[in-house]
Amino acid sequence: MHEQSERFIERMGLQFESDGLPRTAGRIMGLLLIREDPLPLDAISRELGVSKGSCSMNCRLLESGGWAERVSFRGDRRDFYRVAPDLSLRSLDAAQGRVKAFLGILDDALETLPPDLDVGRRRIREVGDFHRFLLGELRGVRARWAAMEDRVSHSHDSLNTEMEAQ
Amino acid sequence: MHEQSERFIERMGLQFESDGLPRTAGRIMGLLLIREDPLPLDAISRELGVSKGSCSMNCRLLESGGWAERVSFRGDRRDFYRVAPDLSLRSLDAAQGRVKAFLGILDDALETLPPDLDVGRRRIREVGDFHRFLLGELRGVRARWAAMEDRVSHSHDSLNTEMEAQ
DNA sequence: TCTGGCGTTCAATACAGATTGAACGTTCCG
DNA sequence: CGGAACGTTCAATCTGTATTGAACGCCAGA
Repeated sequence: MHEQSERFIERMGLQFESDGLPRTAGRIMGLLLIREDPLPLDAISRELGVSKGSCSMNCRLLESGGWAERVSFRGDRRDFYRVAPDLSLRSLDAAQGRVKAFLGILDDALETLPPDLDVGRRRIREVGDFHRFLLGELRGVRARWAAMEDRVSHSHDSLNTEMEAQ
Repeated sequence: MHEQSERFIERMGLQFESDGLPRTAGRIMGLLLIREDPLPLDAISRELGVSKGSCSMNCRLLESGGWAERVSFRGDRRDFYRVAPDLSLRSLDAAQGRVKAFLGILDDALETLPPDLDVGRRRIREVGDFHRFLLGELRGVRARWAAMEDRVSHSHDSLNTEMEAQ
């Protein structure tokens, strides 16, 4: 493997780690981004020098988080993984989910915290106002990106949709 | 301390942890949000049952990350901490910073990766396009929130600006 | 019904990161 | 000059989490 590829893969690992995700998951994403075809589990394991078990765990994590997709090819019993085709929209959805979760904490606090903590409650309400604003903005961002992607995919077809995976 | 307060503080800790930050830092943020006045380090340590050293570390982390502010009062040698007054804008700036960092990785990869990885390079370019779009959107979000905050702070003064901290 | 290849699971292990508690430097006051 | 009250630092320790490697179940084909 090229030194440049390893560098990119390693940086993806660190990027994921700084977001609180396993470094190996980030490395796998880096590998999947670079490689042209979907990769089977054992190839990922071999190329990254990571045990099969860890690859299995991290690939399933990537799949459940919407980062990667599991695909199969007829005549081959193995599981292949590739980058999720709608990765960008997925990450926007995930961001919305995180904001919603935080809003849940704040709203619950406003309901349950005693009234004598009036300053604290007002502060929490302000933080909530911002995150409600943020949630609306995220919806707008999502819609705009979806519209742009739509327009582009009419002129030249997207990368993943032309692959024959079953 | 009320059970409801502890619940909120603990949830803030978990929220921070899911973002890859120390749980104690989140707990401190929860405490600072609830309490009316800025808190000295030893009060934080006592109320959270966390050692002074850990509080010192985490408070400085919060300060350097723009979450909290260190303030002092004349006649008192202690350091006090409170929630940063421009917390929302700060978090938007931090988000922009993270996107920029990731864009740096992607652009570097495009420069250094060999040309024969054309599919991978194209995929990386697509991810980069999305994040450049995201960066522009974030600027818009920031501007709109700043405008809203401005309009509001004209009618009734903000919380922190009326405190006499030196 | 076997055999081999595949993904998953799980207990043991390794490791990174947070916490502790004591030691230290500083500053302020008696 | 002490001495007390701070915040900081740092090595030792603890703890949660990721990784490993072997065992397992499953399925397809011989």
